[in-house]
Amino acid sequence: MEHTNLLVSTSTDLSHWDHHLAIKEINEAHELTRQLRAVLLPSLPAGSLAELAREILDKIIKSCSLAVLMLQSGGHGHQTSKQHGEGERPMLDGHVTREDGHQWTKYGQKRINGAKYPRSYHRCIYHKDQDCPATKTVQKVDRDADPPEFIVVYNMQHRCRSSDRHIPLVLESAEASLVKNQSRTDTPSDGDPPMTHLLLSDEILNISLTPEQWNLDNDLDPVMSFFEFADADPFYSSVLMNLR
DNA sequence: CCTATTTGACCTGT
DNA sequence: ACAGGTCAAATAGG
Repeated sequence: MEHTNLLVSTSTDLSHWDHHLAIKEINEAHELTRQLRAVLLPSLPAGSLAELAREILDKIIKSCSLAVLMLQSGGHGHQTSKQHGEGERPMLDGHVTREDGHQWTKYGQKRINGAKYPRSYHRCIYHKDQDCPATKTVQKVDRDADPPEFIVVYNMQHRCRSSDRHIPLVLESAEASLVKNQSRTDTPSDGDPPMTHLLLSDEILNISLTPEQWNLDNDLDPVMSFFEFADADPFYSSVLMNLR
């Protein structure tokens, strides 16, 4: 899967509000393109025309995806590596950790025992506002893969209503390797819904949600959608089965 | 200023 | 005592 080198122009100087609007608009374009793709392709007779249409539509969708990534990188991207060696370096220039449809703020970072790279702790930006308990940790995997791989652990379900949440916009089909995948459900504590731990790489999260697989009618959290899709998919469901 | 990140200190469970 | 998760003061950057 490509890792994009993003050149973010700081001269455009969009305000926060502009970012939100722009992202919304692009997501709208993405969604419409996706719908067009779903309507158009089956109605075309198989052949080079259908192939061409598919290519063009996929390119449009991919451009939307990149544009959103760029906007988001430009929006909060300013990480310089300090001491402490190789931290994750999520934003500008180089490797970009993929978006998962939510906005997070980082509140900590820890060096983990045997691990080469630190683990960073993030919570939903609506933690205060809507006291949304969702949390995730991100950790680069030890063995350096070329497109670097991260393990993302999602800890609590979102309870927030984020208006401009966007679904992951990744189109590439699934050659990327499964790093590690694990899930379990905890018994609920003090009235919270059962808590789901999902351990998967960013790569997998995105792959699981290709437009074809995304169910238009569900407005579930992307992570939950992953489960829906995974349950129906022979490969992923067998992986999940072993872990349940 | 304001907001987000960094980073050592602090907390908690094993 | 230790590992790992969180807090919060200092810092960075717009």
